[in-house]
Amino acid sequence: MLDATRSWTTTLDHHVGHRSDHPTDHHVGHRTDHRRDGLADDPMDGPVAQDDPDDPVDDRTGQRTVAETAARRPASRYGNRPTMKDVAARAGVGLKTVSRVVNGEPGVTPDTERRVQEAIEALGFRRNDSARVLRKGRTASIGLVLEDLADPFYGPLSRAVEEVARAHGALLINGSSAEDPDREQELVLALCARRVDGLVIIPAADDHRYLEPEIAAGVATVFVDRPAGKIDADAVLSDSFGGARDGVAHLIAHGHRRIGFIGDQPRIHTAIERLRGYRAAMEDAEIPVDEAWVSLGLTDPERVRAAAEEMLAGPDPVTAIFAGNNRVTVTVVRVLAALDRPVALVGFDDIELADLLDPGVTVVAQDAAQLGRTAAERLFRQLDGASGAPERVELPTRLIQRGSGELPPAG
Amino acid sequence: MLDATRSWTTTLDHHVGHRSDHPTDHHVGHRTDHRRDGLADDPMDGPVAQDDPDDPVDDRTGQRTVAETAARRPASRYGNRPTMKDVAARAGVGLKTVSRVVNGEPGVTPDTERRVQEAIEALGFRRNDSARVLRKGRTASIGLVLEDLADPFYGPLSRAVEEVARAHGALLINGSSAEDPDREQELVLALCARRVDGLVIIPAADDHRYLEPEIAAGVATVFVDRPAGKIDADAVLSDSFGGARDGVAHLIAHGHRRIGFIGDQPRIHTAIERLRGYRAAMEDAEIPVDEAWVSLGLTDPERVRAAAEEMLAGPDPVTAIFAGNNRVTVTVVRVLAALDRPVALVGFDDIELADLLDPGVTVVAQDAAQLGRTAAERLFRQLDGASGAPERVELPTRLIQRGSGELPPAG
DNA sequence: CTTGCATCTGACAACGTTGTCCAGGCCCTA
DNA sequence: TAGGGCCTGGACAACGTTGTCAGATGCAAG
Repeated sequence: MLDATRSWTTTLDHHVGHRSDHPTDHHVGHRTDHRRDGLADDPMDGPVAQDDPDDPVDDRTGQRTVAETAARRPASRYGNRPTMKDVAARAGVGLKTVSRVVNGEPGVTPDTERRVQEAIEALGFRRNDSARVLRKGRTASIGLVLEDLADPFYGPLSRAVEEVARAHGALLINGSSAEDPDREQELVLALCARRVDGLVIIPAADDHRYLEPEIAAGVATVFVDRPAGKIDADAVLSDSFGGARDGVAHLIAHGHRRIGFIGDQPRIHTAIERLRGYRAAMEDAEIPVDEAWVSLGLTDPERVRAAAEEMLAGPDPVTAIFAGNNRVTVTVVRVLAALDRPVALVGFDDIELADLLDPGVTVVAQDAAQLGRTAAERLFRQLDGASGAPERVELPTRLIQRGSGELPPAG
Repeated sequence: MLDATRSWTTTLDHHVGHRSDHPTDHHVGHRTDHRRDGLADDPMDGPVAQDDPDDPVDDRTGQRTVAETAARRPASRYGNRPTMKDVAARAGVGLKTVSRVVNGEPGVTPDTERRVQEAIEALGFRRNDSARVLRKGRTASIGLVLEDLADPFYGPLSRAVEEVARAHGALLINGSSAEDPDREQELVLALCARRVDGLVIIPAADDHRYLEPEIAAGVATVFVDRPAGKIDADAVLSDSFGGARDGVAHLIAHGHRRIGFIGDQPRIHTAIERLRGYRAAMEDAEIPVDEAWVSLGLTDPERVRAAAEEMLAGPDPVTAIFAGNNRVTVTVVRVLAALDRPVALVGFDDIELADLLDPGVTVVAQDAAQLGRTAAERLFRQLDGASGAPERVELPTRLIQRGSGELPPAG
């Protein structure tokens, strides 16, 4: 009757322990008010910094109120899920045996395994991965920081990263920087505190030295779409320079000489590169660039509209426009649609329904999904121990002719 | 020197002299065979564990000498980040004092605080939130399970959820179910294992009883876009029925009687609701529905194109089409563009550039961002302790006339 | 020069999991 | 029948953090 002895001791142990206040096993989901002490808004003072000045508990006095005493056994208040210990007690086996069953490790009799499984089922046990992480050191999750998930360019990119992560058994945590360097840093560091195994970053900032300690500590890091600033790190980029040069050359080939360029803020690497491509194409064709044709800045519709209208007005208007990204392209399409004369347009980034417009929008397409996939794969290669100097990978772009880029100059 | 006071009963019970042996143990991560049950992935061991073979420090003795502490200092050792213990040692203070400084708790002399801050800086310490979570019980992260992040409808929704989460100091983990019920469940349970505080789910499955133990254990849950199946849970929906009815009524008002409906798979709640709206509008106008006009199924371009072409062919073709969601709309637009006669179209969901097509696409718009925001707010209200019976919130839709819905019947 | 009282500080035990290692039981061989 | 090797099961100590509580320290009042 060793079995009896065993379950006896464990049961005893169990009752002496902290959970003695549960006479019945099945506490059904009646949801009590789980208002814990200060936290209401912010349990882990994560991204939002704060000092709770209204902390209701003041234990300097040393006196113990009823409320305090109740709060003292947090384990029985909120979300106290059954643990392996509970499962073990119910199944009448040891803790480690439960662990073995849960993880499918060998060395458990079918009979024992069945008993454990039953207990798991009955209690609704689910392994706490936080604890597992703490023990194992890897979280099996990666972070993705991008500009704005709502942007049609980043959706597919994020999805591609997710698929690769999934193939490696990892989850994806993502955050939007809203193109704000401070917010980017805040997000990245919050992710590091969660101990993500790796980071895929579409940077908004241009100084990433804040990442150095993290990288030194082993956080794999890959930058996408734009390179890192002031540190050396892997980067997966589209060939912005080449793509823009080709796009502009395409316009030139169709007879244009006065070509406008509307791009993103000069702080952003791709904006610079694309402008550089524009200038290169113009120079190749020996066309001097009138600086009135060039406009960098925010990509909100108002600014872009103003910029476009300005270069389309006057005695010597541009006859073609190169749009620096998808948001710019959309706005320029609208402006041109309201115009009484045809103006050629080539946009960077493909946009949905571009083929159904009249004329169809000619674009320099980059493959967002491929960008994400490549970056994620590099990340996991880093995690698999591949070391070596950081590299910069550049993916080619593709010119898709749909009509708007093939219009001849007006007149 | 070694803490004999510990639960000596248990120590006595078992190995008596067990603590003094194995002065060193360089254990390499020897991996035994994994006979795991299905589960496809191996959550934690996915990214390979790198075992630093050159680990110079072994402090199994439990006592920390000055020399050891010094030897530990090179924080550059891979995957072995400094802990509060290290910081404490370097600053010459106690562990708890470091914790206090890190968390901005009161009761630390400015001088002490400075010393600790310096040590933190020097070592590149960053608090390990995994451990914190384990201790505190809340992860300050929420999960979002949706169909496909690359879908332009879900991007803004996800972003909206993220913003609300951020306002509450939480991070967002999201996963794509790819419209696969099994994958949805797998994802949801993985998120529960990470102990997310709450879940926002756009369900693919129609049976969510698997969530019952989780909800009972206190995981806040809100369904969006589609209600939960077979359990009672909060849901935030668009008024699919009303929206579709209005859209179809709009077509009827413009003289159409033979109106086609192309929707998503009948498994999906919104597809059913929208079809119901279609039928209601037809019935209100006393128009009998020819079942050849109705097509439910996958929303990939091929299927939709075939369905559209079929109802547009024959002697008595439809003169108008109601498209059940954004993907369907896009495909139908393409089909109609290739047609030689005008056919009216109203689509559910707004699509970008819809206004620039010719004719503009009339749509029944739902506000994806508002949907996400509302859901996330409900979630955090749950987390803040608001209890009460689950509710279903329905957001109104908005008919946007752009031309395609106002075309009269051909002939 | 005590006493009292605040203030600061640090030892210690959780939190839930997994790696290590030993103790039995079993089967097999000699 | 004894002795050796598997196989199964369980006790224990981490992992890095925070809550508790008691010990130090300083300073004012008696």
